[in-house]
Amino acid sequence: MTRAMAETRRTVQKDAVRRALDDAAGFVSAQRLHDLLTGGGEPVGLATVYRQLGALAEAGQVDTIALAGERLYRACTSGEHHHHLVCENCGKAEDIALPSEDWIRAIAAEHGYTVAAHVLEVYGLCPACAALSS
Amino acid sequence: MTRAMAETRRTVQKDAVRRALDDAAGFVSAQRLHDLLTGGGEPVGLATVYRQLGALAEAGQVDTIALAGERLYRACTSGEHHHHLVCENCGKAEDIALPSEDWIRAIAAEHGYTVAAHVLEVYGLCPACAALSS
DNA sequence: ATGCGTGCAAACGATTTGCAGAGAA
DNA sequence: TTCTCTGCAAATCGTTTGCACGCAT
Repeated sequence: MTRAMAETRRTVQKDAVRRALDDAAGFVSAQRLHDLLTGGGEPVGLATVYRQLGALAEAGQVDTIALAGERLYRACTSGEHHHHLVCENCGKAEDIALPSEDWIRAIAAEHGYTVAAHVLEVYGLCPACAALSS
Repeated sequence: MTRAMAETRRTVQKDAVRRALDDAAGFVSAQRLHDLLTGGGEPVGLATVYRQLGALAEAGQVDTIALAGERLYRACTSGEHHHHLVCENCGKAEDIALPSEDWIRAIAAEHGYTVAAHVLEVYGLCPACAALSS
C-alpha cells in the first residue's frame, strides 16, 4: 500500500539556494541569486531557484518585497514579525520592529475592519550613502 | 523660429483615464482600469492607459503600490500623505492617517538612516465581508 | 500645418509550467 | 523501485516600445 503524503526531499540545490540567500546581505532578485549560484560553481537551474524561493516564501522563511517589475527575497532567520528599512541607493536593508502595532488594530477598528496583515517598508538612505550625497 | 518645450495636450483619453481612476474606490491595476474604460464605452488603448498611468505617477498625482507581479494605481486627489486599509475580500479601501509618524524617523535615526519615504498597507476584512464570513 | 498622443502589435523581462530524466529515500 | 526535484525550453503575464496616423493646438 502507498502512503499519501507530500514529502520534501533534501537536495544539493535546495541547500545551495538557502546558503546563497543567507550569504547575500540584503535583498536579492531571483535572477541575481541564480547568477551568484552559477558564478559560484553551483549550477542551479533558474526555474529551481524560483521554485525554492517560492517555497521558502510560502513557508515564511524568507522576506519578500515587491519592487517595480520584480520581487526581491531575503533570508529570514527568525520567523518573527518585523519590517524593513531599505536604502534607496545601495539596496541595503535593516530589520526594524515596531514599538507597538496596536494602533493599527485600533484605527482599523474605527473603520469596522478586522486586521489580517500589514506591510510596512521604509525607504531612505543608509549612513554611508547619506554621507556620499552630502 | 521654433519654441523648444515639452507640451502636454488635453485629450479625451487622458480625461477618461483620470476619471476612471477617480471612480475606482481602491487600487486598480492598469489592466483592470483598461477593462473598466473599454466596458464603460470609453475605448482607450491599453498602451495609452499605461502611458497615462506612468505620467500621472511621475507627476505625483497617483499613488502606486507594487504587488507581486503587477502595479496598482490609485487617484491621489490631494497631495496629502496617507495610507490604506484594504479589504482582502472585496478590494474596498479606506484612507487612514497615522496618529504620528515620528517613531518611523526615530527608529530610522537609530540605524543612522535618513527617511525619504515609507509605505504602509493594512490588509483585513471590511465590516460587510467580515459579517459574511461569520 | 505641426508634432504630440494614440492604437496596434511586436518586443521584452520576469516568473511559471509541462515534461522527461536524475537522484533521494 | 518509487516518486520528488531538477533542467530546459516553451508558455504566460504584465508592461514597454516602434511606427504610422489622427487630432489638438
